[in-house]
Amino acid sequence: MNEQRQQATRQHTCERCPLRPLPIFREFAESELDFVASFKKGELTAERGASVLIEGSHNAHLYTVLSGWGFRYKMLRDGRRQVLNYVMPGDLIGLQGTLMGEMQHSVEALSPLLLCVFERSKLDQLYKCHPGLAFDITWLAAREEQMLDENLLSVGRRTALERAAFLIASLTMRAKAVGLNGNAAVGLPITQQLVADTLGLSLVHTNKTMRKLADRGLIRWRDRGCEVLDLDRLRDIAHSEFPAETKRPLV
Amino acid sequence: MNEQRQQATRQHTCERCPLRPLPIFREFAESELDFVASFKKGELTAERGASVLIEGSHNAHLYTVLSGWGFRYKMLRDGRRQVLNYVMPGDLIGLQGTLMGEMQHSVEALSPLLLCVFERSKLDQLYKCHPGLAFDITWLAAREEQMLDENLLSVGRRTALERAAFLIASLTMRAKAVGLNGNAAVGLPITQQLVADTLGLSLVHTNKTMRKLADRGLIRWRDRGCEVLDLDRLRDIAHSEFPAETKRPLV
DNA sequence: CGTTCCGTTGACCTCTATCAATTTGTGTGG
DNA sequence: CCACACAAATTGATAGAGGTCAACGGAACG
Repeated sequence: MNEQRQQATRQHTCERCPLRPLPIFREFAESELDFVASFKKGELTAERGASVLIEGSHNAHLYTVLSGWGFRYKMLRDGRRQVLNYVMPGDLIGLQGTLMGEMQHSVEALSPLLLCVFERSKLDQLYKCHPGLAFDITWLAAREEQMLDENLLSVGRRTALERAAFLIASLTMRAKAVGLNGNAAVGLPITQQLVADTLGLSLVHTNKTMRKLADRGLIRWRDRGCEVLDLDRLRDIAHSEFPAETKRPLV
Repeated sequence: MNEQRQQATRQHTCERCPLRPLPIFREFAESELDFVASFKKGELTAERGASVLIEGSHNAHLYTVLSGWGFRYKMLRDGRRQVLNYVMPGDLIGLQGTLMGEMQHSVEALSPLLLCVFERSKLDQLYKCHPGLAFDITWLAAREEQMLDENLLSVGRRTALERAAFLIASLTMRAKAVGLNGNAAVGLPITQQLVADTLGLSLVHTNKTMRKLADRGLIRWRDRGCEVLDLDRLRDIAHSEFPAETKRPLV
């Protein structure tokens, strides 16, 4: 909630981007790298619980997550909240606000979050001079849409247990793809309240559902987070496709 | 379901696009119009019930809806279906499949549907030579994402009655913006089964919910569709923002 | 060492799903 | 123009999933 808990710094140069070397991201041309370096305006840090973007505001910046976790959500006036998706390293956020003016959703940090900040005013130049990068941005938007489709299917048509398993499994796989938590058992920095608001369930029922998964030895709650013990069986319960993550762009 | 019921034709030139003159769409530069005319490969017709795009297939074309209604959906293996969004004139479809290969959702016609077909192979050229159009495509993708966010909020956190009112109201407003049904009472070419699969409810409960709206004189079912009688009160029940539709691109 | 956050549980109740007909509207062939 | 066939809307009865309320316990924090 506190925007104050954000800090601007400038530490990572694009040439030494800690993310780009990961095998999941596509190669960059020299000229693209140069441009992105100039496109990057600085960095922003947000601690756990801090708001990065706020529904209704007019923040025109564009960000790429360098490290950490966050989530995107919308709220109704009476306080009901729906988590739309989670953000993790390599994800682009703020595109809607950048293109269409007012933000229609908020983003909050789930862990200390490090963001690259891009200059909106240079976006036109990006589209003019670097069609490959422009294509990448569209690609990332389409990927976000795909994840939302899947979440909507989940909330609309899967049972509580399926939804829960699907959420945990897909977050885990996304996290692994960008090297979060290394090889250790993946721990998701989420609370059951957050899961409830993601799955469209009440907190109590979410707890009972997660308990079932825990009783079967698939997950465990500890250290303010969820530890995944048996990804394969979670995927079975979700009985979903989970296509392999393909090479993707990183702006 | 029948792909056979699709026909390729070529009747509308981009210069005389029936959609572009509408006030909701942004102006086009001469050069952009020329390019789009060459980008357009032909037209495709689909009758009510015909599949335009199929989940799991590799159709790499991109389409813009010229006239008619359709819907985008996903299915689980056991038959459960979730409608993700509706498509109407001016909407771009097939972007996910074009960019990422395999389609992750299907699109079916709700009424006779007329589509402009674009050539995937020229998309690179579009990004290279017409950054304004590239930007437009990204813009449309972001808009789709925004609508999905709203639908997810609805299915996850709104009550059945709110969801129903929200759906009918937002479809009506979108239809009006692109001049569907002219000034006449707007009629939505949807069935209650479709509404059920959109709202994440059962058919029976959807019927009872719609009945409440009908009893209050807000809608009426007739002619295989839903007639909207009192848009304002529907919006009240949905108690949602409904920002005015701004000028938007049309590719 | 109290406070706060978060996970956990049991009791109870409501909303929504399911089942099973029935009715109404539309399209078709006679 | 009528009868039949089928799609879609309705409705009542019953069951089950999930919501709400209220407490409690453990762990992190100041």
